[in-house]
Amino acid sequence: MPELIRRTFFPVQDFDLAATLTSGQAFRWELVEGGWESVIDARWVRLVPGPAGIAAETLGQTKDWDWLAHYLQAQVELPRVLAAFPADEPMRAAVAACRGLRLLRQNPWECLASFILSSTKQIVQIRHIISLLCERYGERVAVPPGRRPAFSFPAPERLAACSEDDLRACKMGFRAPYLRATAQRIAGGGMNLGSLSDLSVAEARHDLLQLSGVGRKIADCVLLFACGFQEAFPMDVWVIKALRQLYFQRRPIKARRLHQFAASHFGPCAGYAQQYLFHYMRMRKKLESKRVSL
DNA sequence: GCCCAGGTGAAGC
DNA sequence: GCTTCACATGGG
Repeated sequence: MPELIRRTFFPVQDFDLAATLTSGQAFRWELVEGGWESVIDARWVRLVPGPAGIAAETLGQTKDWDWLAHYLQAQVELPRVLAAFPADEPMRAAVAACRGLRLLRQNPWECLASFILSSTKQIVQIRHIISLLCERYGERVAVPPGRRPAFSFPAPERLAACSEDDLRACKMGFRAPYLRATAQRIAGGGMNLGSLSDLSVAEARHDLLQLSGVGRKIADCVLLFACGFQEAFPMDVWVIKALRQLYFQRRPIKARRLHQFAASHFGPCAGYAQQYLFHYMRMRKKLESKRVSL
């Protein structure tokens, strides 16, 4: 028997779904006929942006929508976040370019595994790898009639049971042993990802750094995108470029100094500021290449 | 062909 | 301590 479609509406202001879902924090959203579709935990979801908020659809028996409100962080008042940013010209420009960009609160395991697969990969490639991984090792989830099949993100236990070659077949290359080792550690109970948010940010980061394939940058992604630590500041090649160009007159600065600068300059919502800088730099690059080709 | 991509771990000074 | 390098794979 086909399951019923259930609908709700989130009356959120200042929420740019397209910017949020394509800004390199989540990798499984697809634009389908004007709506954004993905799988959150074991549920198929469709989100449609409108002038007054976000319309949402899912399938089956869901008693409430707390899980989706939590994922979207619908209660966050964006103006309060933006007001916490430093009042400098680079941040003003980034906010102007990315209005409505938000941070999600994702499942820690999916976030951790996804970012282990992200190193020296373009976002389009990360999406491809994760898509293969879910098709092959995720669980099938119910979708409305006529939709393409959808899959959950594979559990740590499932990936722990894969061989390195199984994982390499998903095009992840040298990242396969890292993902496998971390899946085995999590599946074996060696770390409880769900309780990281109960720790201090320093303790949680220390724990994440014990995992194979996880360094400072990927740890900070998990802290920010899945554990709710808004002071975490993932420093990748784009953000390093942004800080050098916008704050250090393009001079070469060591990573250590950039971390010190970020920690002291961007305030309690530093992670949010980081996401604005990241998305701003990528949008600028996209505009430039478009201009050149015209 | 060449350089680069939301880096990390290990080896070399 | 720090710097350098290998590591797969695909886009531009």
